[in-house]
Amino acid sequence: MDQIKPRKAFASAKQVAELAGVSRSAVSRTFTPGASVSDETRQRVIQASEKLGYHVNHLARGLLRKSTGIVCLIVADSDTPYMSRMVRTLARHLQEAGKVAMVIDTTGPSENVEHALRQTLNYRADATVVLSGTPAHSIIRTCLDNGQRLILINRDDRLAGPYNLSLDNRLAGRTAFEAFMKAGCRRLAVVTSDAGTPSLLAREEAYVETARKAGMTVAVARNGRTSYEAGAAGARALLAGPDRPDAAFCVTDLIACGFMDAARHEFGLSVPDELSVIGFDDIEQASWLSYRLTSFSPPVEELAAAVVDLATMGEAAAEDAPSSRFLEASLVWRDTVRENGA
Amino acid sequence: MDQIKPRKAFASAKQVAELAGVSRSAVSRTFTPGASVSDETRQRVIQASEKLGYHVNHLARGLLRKSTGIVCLIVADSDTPYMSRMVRTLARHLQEAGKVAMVIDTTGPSENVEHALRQTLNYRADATVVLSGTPAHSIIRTCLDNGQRLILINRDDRLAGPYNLSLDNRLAGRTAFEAFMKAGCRRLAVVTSDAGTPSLLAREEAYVETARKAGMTVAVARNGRTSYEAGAAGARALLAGPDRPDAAFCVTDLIACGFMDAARHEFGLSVPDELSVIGFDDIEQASWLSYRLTSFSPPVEELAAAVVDLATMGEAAAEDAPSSRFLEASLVWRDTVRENGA
DNA sequence: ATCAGTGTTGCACAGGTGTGCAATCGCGGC
DNA sequence: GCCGCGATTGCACACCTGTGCAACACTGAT
Repeated sequence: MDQIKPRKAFASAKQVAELAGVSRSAVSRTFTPGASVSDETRQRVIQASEKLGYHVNHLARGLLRKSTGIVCLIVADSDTPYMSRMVRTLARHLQEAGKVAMVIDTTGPSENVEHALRQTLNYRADATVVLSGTPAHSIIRTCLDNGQRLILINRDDRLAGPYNLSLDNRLAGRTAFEAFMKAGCRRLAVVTSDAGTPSLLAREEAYVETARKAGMTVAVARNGRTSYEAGAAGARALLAGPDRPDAAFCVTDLIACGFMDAARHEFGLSVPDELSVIGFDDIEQASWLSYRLTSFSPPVEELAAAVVDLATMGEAAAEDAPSSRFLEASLVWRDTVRENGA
Repeated sequence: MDQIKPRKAFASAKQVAELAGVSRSAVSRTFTPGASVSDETRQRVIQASEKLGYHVNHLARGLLRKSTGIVCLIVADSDTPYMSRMVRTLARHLQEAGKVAMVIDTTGPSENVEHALRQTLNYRADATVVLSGTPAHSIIRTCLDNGQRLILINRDDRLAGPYNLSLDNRLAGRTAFEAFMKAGCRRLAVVTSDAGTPSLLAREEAYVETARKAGMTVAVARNGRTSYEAGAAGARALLAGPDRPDAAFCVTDLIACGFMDAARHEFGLSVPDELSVIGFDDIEQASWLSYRLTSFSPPVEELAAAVVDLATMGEAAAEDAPSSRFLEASLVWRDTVRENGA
């Protein structure tokens, strides 16, 4: 039961070399693709390293090479289905490309964030991906000053150094407006949070501006952090009054779920007959039978692929890469916008 | 616009030492708590390193020390709200303890898993946390053979080497049965997946066995992988027949959501009046207005704290630590079990 | 037999850090 | 003035790997 655990230390290339009766260089070359080793020594090295359980030490390798294979993911609002899908998808794509993801959660006191960010620098990550909507600019400066390759996702602040990968949030705002128009809705609302995330603001503003140009006004509900509760609170604010809206653009699916639930269970409204709803993110819950939410679906796979491209790019190619790129979120039609009942 | 990016390389301790006019050792000692440095040199070192943007290279440090500060998280079913909460909570706790989380997603072809696991070894992680329910035993063997400290979460295979942290799944199964009994339900069912995860099996078996001892039979629905769809499929299998159950224990909240949605929207049943439901995991959706699901809530924070303890423990303490520990999931009462209508 | 050419191999250095050991410095006590 | 003592500092080694360079072996052609 209490068997002896020798806590076998990791084997080094030197030990493998001795067991195989070759030089340490031969071991190194065996595990370096394209290096010059004879078949015979390669076999002996492989045999020896399996016997000893040898695994190349990436820490030491990272010292020599310019690349450590580590990519850092800085994430906030990680309690969101959208964010966890992003993290998961990125991690998978990265490891398929031979990299490995190090995740740093910045949800919480910002003192920790500062500390956590030093980790990025400490481990000499090949690149840092910022998924967080609103980390302090100082963080980004620090990374940039240290020559870190930085990839910003869905942030609308345009800086010179980093690469920016964004969704076309303004297009989504306009499209949502047009969809409601076609459905014959006339009393518009938008439900959002007071987080002030640039991408959420862009969706909201484009929607409101387009409506204003068409001579319409939009009721705005802005409550708490970006969450299910924000949507429920928005419903309570918007639906209690006399002339309640008949269409609501929720800047996030999570908000949309909270909004719909409160509308149905607390106000007894029927979606989409009395109230049309459009969300954004196309989270898994959007397709659940209770919601069947019409929503904008961000091209997560494409996004992840683009990140991997940027993260694995050589120094030379990095110079030429465009520093900012927009991807389009397509509207997925389900059952929360009423049929053309003009 | 196209400003020059010098791609400033990282500063080394040597450069800091030169700028500060001290030896490299002094720099090293400045960043090593408890080392002997005079206040004056410490100040000069700190000033110089801020000027150069110096950050200790943890890769090099990891070569010398026994600890690299990296903890590896091996996760499957990461598209589950429960799993992403686990990962997020663990990452946060770890970084509060000065560690950093490296996540490896094993959802996908197992060839990748093997490759990804080598990463764990390659980076000399201080510990590896296995959150995945069903990875091959070979993986665990490999880790163990290389002296990796292994922490298994909610796996019911008891091995000698690793530490096991489990929920009391059998207790939950029994408790669910008793709750249904008290509510006056008599036609029991259990809804699960065919994933064969040990922890899910334990919940199911304890529930079924307890019922059998009480002289009752249980209808079982077992469909697909552990997901929302599994629950919906379970509902279609169980509720179409003549004497449908009036109580269903869903081994996962996700399954419960799918089950409830199909029951309501496809069979027009009312929960909890005609059908009582209990889930497990207490995911965020369980508290949404559309579900208000009675569910077992695992002590996620406590679990994470225990993991951090095990991961940061010194070599000596590790010898004495108990190799296996059970935590209890408490039942959170909401609105999916009918009131005592005996 | 000589030579050019090709494929392998080993040496030695570099990369950035922590730390034991010895040396140095300053200071108080005799 | 000398000695003991504690605090500080620098040297040099260790950790583990990748790779340029030179040496070597071997083949085939002249």
